[in-house]
Amino acid sequence: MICHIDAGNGIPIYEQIERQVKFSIANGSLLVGERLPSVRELAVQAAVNVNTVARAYRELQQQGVLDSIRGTGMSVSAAAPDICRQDRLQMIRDRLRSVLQEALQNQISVQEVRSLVDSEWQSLTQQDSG
Amino acid sequence: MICHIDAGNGIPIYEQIERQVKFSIANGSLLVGERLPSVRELAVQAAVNVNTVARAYRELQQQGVLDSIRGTGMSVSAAAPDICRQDRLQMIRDRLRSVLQEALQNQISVQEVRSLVDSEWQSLTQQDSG
Amino acid sequence: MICHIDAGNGIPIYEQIERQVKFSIANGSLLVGERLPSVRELAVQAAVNVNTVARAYRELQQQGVLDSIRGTGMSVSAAAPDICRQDRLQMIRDRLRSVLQEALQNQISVQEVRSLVDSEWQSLTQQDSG
Amino acid sequence: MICHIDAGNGIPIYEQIERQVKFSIANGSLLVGERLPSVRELAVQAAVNVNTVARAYRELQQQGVLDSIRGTGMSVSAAAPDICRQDRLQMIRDRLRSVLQEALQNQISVQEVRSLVDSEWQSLTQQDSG
DNA sequence: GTGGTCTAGACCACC
DNA sequence: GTGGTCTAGACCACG
Repeated sequence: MICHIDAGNGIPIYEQIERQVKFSIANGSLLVGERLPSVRELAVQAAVNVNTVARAYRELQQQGVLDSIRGTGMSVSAAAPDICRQDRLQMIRDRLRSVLQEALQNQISVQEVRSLVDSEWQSLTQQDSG
Repeated sequence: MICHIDAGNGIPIYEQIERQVKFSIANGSLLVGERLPSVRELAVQAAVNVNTVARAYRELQQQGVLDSIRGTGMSVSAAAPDICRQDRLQMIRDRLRSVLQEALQNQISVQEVRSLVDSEWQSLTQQDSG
Repeated sequence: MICHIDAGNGIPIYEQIERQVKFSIANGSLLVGERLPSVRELAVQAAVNVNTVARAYRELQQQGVLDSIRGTGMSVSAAAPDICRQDRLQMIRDRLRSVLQEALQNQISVQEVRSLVDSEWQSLTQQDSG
Repeated sequence: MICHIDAGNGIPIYEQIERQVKFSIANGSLLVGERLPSVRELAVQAAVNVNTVARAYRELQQQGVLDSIRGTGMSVSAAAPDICRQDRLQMIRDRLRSVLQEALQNQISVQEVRSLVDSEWQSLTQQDSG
């Protein structure tokens, strides 16, 4: 579990951590039962505040993604892979819906949106960064 | 210029005002040179504080969308339509790009994205709501 | 006396009127004893508010540049030419001093200022506008 | 970063703060990445309201001079030195141009302007005050 | 602790 | 009447 944080991109750091944990679970980098780095470890590795990591872990636990092992740390729950896979689709669907809503309000046609999607997708896959 | 404010949707009030002004300019409801409601008027109409409206107007002025005529009020600048039309496209393009980036990270194919776009677009246009 | 007003350049309209009256007196377009247009006339001609012209006239009278003729209007005072000629120099001297002060604070050398003066002067005299 | 505010000199307080921050960046007193005093600190030090400092910081951020790091504070952006140095030159150039324009309108020769510059510069450097 | 938003109410210059 | 500035004090999200 390596975490890449970009402070100053508008997305709260605790949320960036949450996403990356979920992403790792969804794609199988983190397996059910596997232990996560301690809040202190991850805080040092990602150069963020301990409280921030703790908040991310806490919210993941509330969502049923992580189990807290008494006095030992957090581990990936049995339900996590399902949750995370559903989650990533839902998140994308929601954000997409909100963008489309705005496009609709601005009288942009579905054709224009489609071509925007294609052109942006190309520019993203060509540089292949992130 | 009627302004509908939804306090509590997370978007700052002054930004909601900015968007609605820009939107009205982009679609021709507000013409170049036309006067906007005074800060006091709009504050009453939208049930928000005068300073909040003033901030929205000030930022629009800084962006070159509004001219402030001393003692007279605010009016739509000559460059406003261009700025606003570019603005709305750019905003949508940026948000779309960010969604696509996330889709890419989650190994979702462009076909899946396309079908998501189409299905969400349909559901939005059918209910036709705001 | 034709007055050209540029609302929206930051300089108060009443002050623009004052300057143009003084300028006309200093260069002899307005002679001692000559009557000025009525506030209403000038307001119409310059497309500004009557109160604004009235304020300009009032301040010019307070400065001794204009005499108010009972119920008839304003006329150029005997002392006006002297006042206006001194005034224009003083005004320029003051503004120049303030610019130089800022240049000094920003550690700009007198040589740089001199070359700025020359280059700006050239660009102003070439187009010869204003 | 010590801020000296002169309330009542006509220049808005938030603008005085902006200028002093930019000035400090331009002359190297504030380095790229360096943290600025918190809005509350600076408000106390300069004896002004927190909101006033916040406005200055916000506008500097909008200009790309400051980065706002969530929950951490404001810091000097990478582009700041360039922006600030260009800024100070442009501001002086603009004001100088406006003075020269007025001089031109008043039929003052470039020689007179030059000698004014020199004499005023001398009087400013001799007293060497702020 | 940090900045960000909002309200309420005051005072100002300008038209 | 108009916008512009400032203060005071509250609440919020983030670290």
